[in-house]
Amino acid sequence: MKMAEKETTIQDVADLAGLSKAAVSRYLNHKITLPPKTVERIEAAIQTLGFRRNLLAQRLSTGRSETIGLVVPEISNPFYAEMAEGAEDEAARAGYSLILGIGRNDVDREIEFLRWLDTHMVDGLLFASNRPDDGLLRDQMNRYRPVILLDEDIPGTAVTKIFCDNRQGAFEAVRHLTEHGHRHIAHVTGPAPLMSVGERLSGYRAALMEADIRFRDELVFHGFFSREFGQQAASLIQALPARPHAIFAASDYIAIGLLEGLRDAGIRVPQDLSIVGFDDISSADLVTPRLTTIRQDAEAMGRQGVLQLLATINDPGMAVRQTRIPVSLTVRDSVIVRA
Amino acid sequence: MKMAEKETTIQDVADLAGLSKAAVSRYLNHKITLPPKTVERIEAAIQTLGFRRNLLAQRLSTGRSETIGLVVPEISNPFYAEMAEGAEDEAARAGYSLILGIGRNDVDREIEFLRWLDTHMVDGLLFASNRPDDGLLRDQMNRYRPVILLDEDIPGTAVTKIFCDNRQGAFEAVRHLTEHGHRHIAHVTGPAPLMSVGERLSGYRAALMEADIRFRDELVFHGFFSREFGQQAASLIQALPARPHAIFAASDYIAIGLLEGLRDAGIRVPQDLSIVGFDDISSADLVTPRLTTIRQDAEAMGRQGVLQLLATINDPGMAVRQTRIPVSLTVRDSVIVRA
DNA sequence: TTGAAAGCGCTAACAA
DNA sequence: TTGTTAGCGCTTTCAA
Repeated sequence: MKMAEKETTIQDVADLAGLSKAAVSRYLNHKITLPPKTVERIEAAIQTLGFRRNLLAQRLSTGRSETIGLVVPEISNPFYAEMAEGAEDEAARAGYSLILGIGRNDVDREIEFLRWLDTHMVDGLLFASNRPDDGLLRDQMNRYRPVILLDEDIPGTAVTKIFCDNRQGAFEAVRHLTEHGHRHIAHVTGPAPLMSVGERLSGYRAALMEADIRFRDELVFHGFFSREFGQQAASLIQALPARPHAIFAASDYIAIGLLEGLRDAGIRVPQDLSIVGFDDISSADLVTPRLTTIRQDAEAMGRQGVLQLLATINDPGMAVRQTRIPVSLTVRDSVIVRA
Repeated sequence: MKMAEKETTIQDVADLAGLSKAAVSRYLNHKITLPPKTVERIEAAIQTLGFRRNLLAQRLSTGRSETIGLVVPEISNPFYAEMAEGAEDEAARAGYSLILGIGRNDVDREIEFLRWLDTHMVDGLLFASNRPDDGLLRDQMNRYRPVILLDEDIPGTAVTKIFCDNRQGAFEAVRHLTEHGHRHIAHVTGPAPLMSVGERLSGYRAALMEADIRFRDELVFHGFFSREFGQQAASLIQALPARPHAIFAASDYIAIGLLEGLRDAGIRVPQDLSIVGFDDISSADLVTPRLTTIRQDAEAMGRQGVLQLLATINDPGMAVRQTRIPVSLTVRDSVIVRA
């Protein structure tokens, strides 16, 4: 039992307006059209009392928190920050608030966020993870709803998913390279088990095939989606018997690391070697040379996620589906025509 | 009235354990030490029923949402993203959830977030704004509590505030420049009304004075904390009768814009002109040359904010205070000794 | 220590 | 259209 100084309640408003609290409640929820005079009386009462409805009570009564959760691995990664930006705006527009969960690549934490659903902390969850899953997260996730997966798949989960068009993006990236005369094209990418990695690899192969270039396994380097791995990969690239004409990096972080590693090795980009990245994070046009990359619309992903999540909340029977957010090539300075 | 399929309630647990729900509630809240046998019975009941307490009910009952709000102008700005990262972690540690509000430099939105407090959507608010205020936000803010101001002041508000040590940071930045032989030092900064701008200007002047350099008003350029303004400022700098030896930029965004503008004008950094920035955003060591800058610990600011906010929530009578987060110079490549 | 019961402030079924 | 009233699932007072 609470014991703070009494705040004004809907009952006070009702009393002052000479109505029942049910009437006031209905008015507040737009469930009724009242005669103008009554509306005035209610509004006046609300004004004079400075009334604001207690959400805690409303939520218990309706069984809805009108809150959704957004789970991301980290928020200091601009990709997820943009996603959050889109999600927050769309949620606010719908009168929902957004609670932020940062997974930090920790399964236990991620599972903890899933639990938000059964304490009614949230009505639904937008979930982005970029860790290869060993099945633990999958099993838990299948017990909760509604959950919408963003950006990266958790294989074996039966939920609505929103990804970018990885294959098409990779295809365009590599075609951009082949169109500029590059034929010896390496691919530096993330952990092999990730769906995005597989799809981008597939787009890479398709573009090679289109240009009649043989796919060579030894030109594909798997690691992490990080700057550090990009730097390491620069060494691996140099160790190759023949220096590639170009590199398709599966993330801008990798591309930026590559840029640094290659510079340290005295290899000039794009004069000696062209690079295309993936994501178009905000730093992509800050580095030298400015990075040509595949733009992912993370904000749109966040928005779409909220929209579809709200739809599922309002109609729990809704069928699960999969959406692809289109990507586009952003041409900057890291690719030139091969002499 | 809710009509979903009944979920298991604390009453079900109590029934199964052969106790009253009061006892179970007390046990759950660690308000009692029960005989081991009783504990076992309760735990067993919870297990078999898969019970999880309904937070909505708990919140109404206690009158607390156990949620805090974090309001930032934008989250895609890495500075605020880091702040959010620190805040989320510290909040989670205390069992609080964090709801995100993005102000987008819109007073109405910001005031809307303040209202979260009187609907009990949150128990307290962490507030970061970087807009010069005309008094509107100030007046509203003084009506709400608990609110903690982060990073930038809203003059005239009587709330707990956490800022970085702007003056000291600026002082160290400029001293770094004077120590490298630069004497003709421009200062490109944000809107004059902002506290941070005033404090950094004061640190700039102090460092000049220490080096026996006369302060000259025409070397100070006010604009926005943006890359665009940095680019414009590059032109203003060139239009100066004598090119300065160095520039102290009051934000990394400005510094990066400056870098671009100067490069376009054929002025080399640091050979022709040295630059020090402020903030140490993640892009600062991605640009060429890597930016020497004053590191602000946004994550610590977020953590401190949560800690002090929780303290205020738990003791509303607590006196308002002001904290400074220390800053430090991060030396990279944008400053060299003046020949 | 334990339980009965009264709220917390709303919403919504039902009746008028 | 409007009001009466019974919950929503907890916490906490109060009495046993």
